[in-house]
Amino acid sequence: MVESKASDSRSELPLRERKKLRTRRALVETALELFGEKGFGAATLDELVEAVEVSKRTFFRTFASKEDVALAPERELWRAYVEDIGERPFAGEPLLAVFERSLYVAVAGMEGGWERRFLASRALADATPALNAHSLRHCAEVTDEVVTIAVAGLGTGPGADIAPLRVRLLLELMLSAWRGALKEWSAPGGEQDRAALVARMDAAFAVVPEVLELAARTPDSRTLHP
Amino acid sequence: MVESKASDSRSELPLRERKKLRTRRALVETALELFGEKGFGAATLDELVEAVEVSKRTFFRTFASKEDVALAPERELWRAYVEDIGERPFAGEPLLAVFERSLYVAVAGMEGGWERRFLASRALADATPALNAHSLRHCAEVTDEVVTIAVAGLGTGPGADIAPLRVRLLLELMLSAWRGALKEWSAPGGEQDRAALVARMDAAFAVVPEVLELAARTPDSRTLHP
DNA sequence: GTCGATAGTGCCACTGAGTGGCATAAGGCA
DNA sequence: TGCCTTATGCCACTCAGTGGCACTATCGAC
Repeated sequence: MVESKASDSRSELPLRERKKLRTRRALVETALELFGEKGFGAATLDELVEAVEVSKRTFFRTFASKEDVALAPERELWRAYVEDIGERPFAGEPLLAVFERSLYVAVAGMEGGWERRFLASRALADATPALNAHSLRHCAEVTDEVVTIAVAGLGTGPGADIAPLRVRLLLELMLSAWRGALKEWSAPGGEQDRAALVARMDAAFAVVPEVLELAARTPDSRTLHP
Repeated sequence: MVESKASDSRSELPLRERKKLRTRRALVETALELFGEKGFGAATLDELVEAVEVSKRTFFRTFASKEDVALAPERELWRAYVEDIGERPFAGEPLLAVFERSLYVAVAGMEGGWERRFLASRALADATPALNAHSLRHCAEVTDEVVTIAVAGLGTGPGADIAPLRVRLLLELMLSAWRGALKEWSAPGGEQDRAALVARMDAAFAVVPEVLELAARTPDSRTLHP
């Protein structure tokens, strides 16, 4: 439906679509600002729609919930991630590398200024349980999608015998590392541009193989429970 | 405040506390039934409190939200999990084994009939995005807690050099496996008693060390991004 | 047992998120 | 220009969640 290849968002679209997009962006921008000032819970949607000069009804036609608008930058990223995963062949490359690379690609493909909005969004999510919950849920949905794609993609090549659970564990391990990277990136006190985020990803992903070795040396757990 | 060692819940407590506990249980039981019949979204709190014959105000003094009552069995489990982790020494045993064992202990320690409620709760969470979100958030909070405890516990023994990120990744890896086990256990078509759950856990945890093989051949990811 | 102190509970009014319906305005297209 | 489609605005409504206050039941002391 909406064909966005990461940079045509502002170019030749029908006027209607451009208007919708402009409203959408204004809502995100204003929401992040407003929520950042007053707190997610304290700020009301009425204030937001008043500031952007749209009706509440229009807001809910653009976003599914109050949480949704605050997490828009994150959804953007995962949308690009899934898109890239779908285009990438799985054969001949270790699965973990594929998962990681698509995330680098997605981050690199975000339009200018994205990191500023994303940072604001992350700060809100860290401070607001309800936002954190929505963020985790969305990530879990993306995980399901990616696992499906990966299993299908592996089906045609070598290593097709890999159980879905293993694929899932590997992906979720990478996502844990990603969240760790995010946590450090969004914490105050360091650089918070996109290059710094990539550097944090490098560091976090480097830990993953070490963890796997740690896990592999563990004796079979089946002998452990009472 | 509420000291529950997994079986003294119904014994010698002041009358006031017992009454509160009775109301609490009635709310959970009725809620799971009601939500199961009508769906979480369609059922209203007014119906619930009417059925249990308490005021809505009292409901919110017992549970923080509508989601909370539906996920009560899960919270119970994680409460026991954290408790057990806190009492267990970390030295001399692989970290992954500690994490896994405490989960076995927690599951084994749940009172009779817990698995039935838990199953109902899981079914609801699978069918209801809002519940899934709350479930994931709670699990994430528990994760933070456990990482803190583990890092502190490791501080006094050998292996104190394990970075918090590694501890977190290992724990989340196990939790991924746990969720995989849950998914299969709660899916219709198999046994759904507690022994079957433990068996699913055995199988899922056994996969964890194997995941290493999938990633072992991975070249260092730092060389991969553009 | 009675009597204050101290809870927990019920009731009521209120805010704010989210939805459905319908009239209206604004693109798109001949 | 005029018609058709689609987004928007407005209104009324449901329901989750909160604050305040009166009420009642428990607990401890006498």
